[in-house]
Amino acid sequence: MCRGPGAARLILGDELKGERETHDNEEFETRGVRSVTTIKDIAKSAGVSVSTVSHVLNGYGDIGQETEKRVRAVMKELNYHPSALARRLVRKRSYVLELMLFSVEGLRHPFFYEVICGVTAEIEKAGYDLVLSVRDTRDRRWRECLRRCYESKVEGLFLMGTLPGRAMLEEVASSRIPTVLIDIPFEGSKMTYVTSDNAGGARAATEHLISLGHSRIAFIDGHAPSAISEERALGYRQALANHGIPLDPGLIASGNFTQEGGRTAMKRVLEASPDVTAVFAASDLMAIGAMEALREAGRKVPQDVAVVGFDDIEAASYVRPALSTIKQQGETMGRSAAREVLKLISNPGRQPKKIVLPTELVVRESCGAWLNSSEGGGVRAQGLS
Amino acid sequence: MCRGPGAARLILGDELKGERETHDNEEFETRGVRSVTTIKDIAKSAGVSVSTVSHVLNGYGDIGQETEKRVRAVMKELNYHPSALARRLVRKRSYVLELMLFSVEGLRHPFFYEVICGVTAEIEKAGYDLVLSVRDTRDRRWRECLRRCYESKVEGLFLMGTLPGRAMLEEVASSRIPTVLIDIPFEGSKMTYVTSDNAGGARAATEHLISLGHSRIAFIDGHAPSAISEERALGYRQALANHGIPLDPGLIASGNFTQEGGRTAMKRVLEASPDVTAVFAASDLMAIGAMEALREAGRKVPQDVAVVGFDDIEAASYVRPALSTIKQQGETMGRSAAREVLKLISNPGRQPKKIVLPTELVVRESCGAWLNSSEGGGVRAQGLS
DNA sequence: AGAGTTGGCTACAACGTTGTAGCAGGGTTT
DNA sequence: AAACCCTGCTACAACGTTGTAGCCAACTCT
Repeated sequence: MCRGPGAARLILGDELKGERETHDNEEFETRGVRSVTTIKDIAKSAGVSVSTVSHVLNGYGDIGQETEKRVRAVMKELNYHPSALARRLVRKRSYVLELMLFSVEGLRHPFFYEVICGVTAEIEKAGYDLVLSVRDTRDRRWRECLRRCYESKVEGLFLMGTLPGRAMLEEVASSRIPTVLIDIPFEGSKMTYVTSDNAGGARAATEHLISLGHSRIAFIDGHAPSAISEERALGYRQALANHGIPLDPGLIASGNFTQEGGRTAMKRVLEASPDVTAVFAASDLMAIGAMEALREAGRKVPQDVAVVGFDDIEAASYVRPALSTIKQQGETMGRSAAREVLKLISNPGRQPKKIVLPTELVVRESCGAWLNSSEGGGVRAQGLS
Repeated sequence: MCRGPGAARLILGDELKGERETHDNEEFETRGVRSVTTIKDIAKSAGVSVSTVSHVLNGYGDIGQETEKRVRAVMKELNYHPSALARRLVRKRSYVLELMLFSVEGLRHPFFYEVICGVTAEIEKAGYDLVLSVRDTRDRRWRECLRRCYESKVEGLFLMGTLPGRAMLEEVASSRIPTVLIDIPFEGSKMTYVTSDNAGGARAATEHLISLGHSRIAFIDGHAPSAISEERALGYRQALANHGIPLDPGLIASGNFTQEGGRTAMKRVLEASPDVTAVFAASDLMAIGAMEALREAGRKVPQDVAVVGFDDIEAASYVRPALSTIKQQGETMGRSAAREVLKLISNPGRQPKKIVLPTELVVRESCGAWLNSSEGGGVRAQGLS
């Protein structure tokens, strides 16, 4: 019996009670969207053709001064705004980019926020809209998201967070939508990624400790299979090697990227190597845990043991002593990612280019740099990568 | 000489070098957007009319089984995805909501992130897209943003952060776009707001301290002209009044919502009222500052002085002792805001309803609740409001 | 057998733009 | 005076859908 969705349409009671402010109700309203002035209304009202209005709108420069002035006046008077929808349809471009953020519970890292700011800043200049989609990593329905991208003819994609799996990455790659992954190493024919120089950052952190006179430097690792973990470990080893300091397995422990893990890792290191004078942790959370363990063990930070973390989470600056750390340039990453996507869009032949950005060493209190120098915490130095 | 923008179109060199993966290149590409299969292709390929395909797509239920199967097969085979753009144009609905976030440098509060998660979760269910726009509060070009909203025929709006000014609020109100402000008290004919029960939260915090036996409870205020500040102060006074505890101006100081401000405010209170045994700060940042001041003054938290904050910033759980605080239910706020906007859209006659959500008391270590009970930090109790 | 009903399909006019092609008419060149 | 070129405008066919109206055949009633 159902002859189309029209049959199911609800007639909604229009109870217009409570009009505290009597607005001029010249606008006719349909469900949801106001019936709005179109280019035709302008044309009729100005006594010209639709084409003429369009040409004024798009600056063809072939309309007489008088006419243009009249058309513009009418547009203003009728409060006309050209429909992006119609324009996009006829131009066969959606002017929409999508950012999909896959997060796991508890991961509310300001880094994401910074990346988003960078992305929006850059693409707005180019006239694109950013649609945002946030999903839980464990949510199985990521295909649903992609379907929406296809239907919206999304022109470019940003993927960020902890993706639901490799299958998704491959599906996106085969979709041929220009894509830039944020801090997820994967490449395809229209797909590349931006990342921080993790090894370089770790090297800078370790070398900073070395430059402060330390040689018994512990390393608190993340967890083995993670690429990020490995790169940061590599940087640590490189720094030691560069300065002829032997690698001591008794100074290395895994903290599994958690605060509690950092604490127990530090305890193990203290037991195995009581002569430790500095710690580089592969994440701030672990560094904070390590500081707790040090305090419990009666070691003063930074006087007895210097600590440097990685990430620059919000807490790093509130913890006492404030944590020196390696900061990823979130906004810059967002901007770079956006620029790369825009290039990929405007130049379909382009070979996607992977981008590695330098990190920044943020010197606060926990590394004890201020014990030697005259100034307090908060000084920033560009990490050499 | 310029006969339209077509004349200015660039011919981009299509250097297709470096095809590491030889994809099947059956798709013809134009600038930016791939030429994609349309409903016509499906119709032709399946030997039916465009209408038939459309009817299959929209489940009119008036298409024969055999035909439907064939059409669906062709759709799958040609990897067809109906154009949302065209659909939206003909349906006169954009299915787009916009969230504008105005932030000032440094305000990277996880609260925003939670709200966004709530909003996206709720509107995706309803088939809407969320376009996100982040701007600096000091950026004068907010009219530009609104123009984009008009052109995109945005159906609903969320405003969050520190708005550039009242003028904007009024402009949005007169635009008649259904709007929900996040934690910004302002109402209009199609506009309302969601907020937390600041007074109730402050009351819960203060009463929690009272229930732990305190009566010399300091209050560290934000800054006077702020509505949030006032509400939280009100809650503090209510709690005291409810329990017959006299209000002592010597226990109140303003911390200007900063960490440093919290520290100096605490110092002033310690001087004026050395017998203070508990502190409620109107923000976590100030609470953290207050804890520093207490430590410097040789007072132990929570043994000598109990501390409760407000906001539940990320740092609250990393600081030691971990900070007990009042948490705004960001995700719930986002969800509520979204639901209200959706209602406003589907029922144009609706009177916008302001929403006040209860806050949550998060008991950690700084208030000393665990000194009395058997369990440690991290317990959550629903704030009574 | 004629009238009515139903199932399964299609034609067509929107929706609000854009951009190309073209057309007057006035001017300037040969 | 014929040939051209500008300037200022308009007609029209797209763009990819939707939803209504309607059509034809095949049934089911009387």
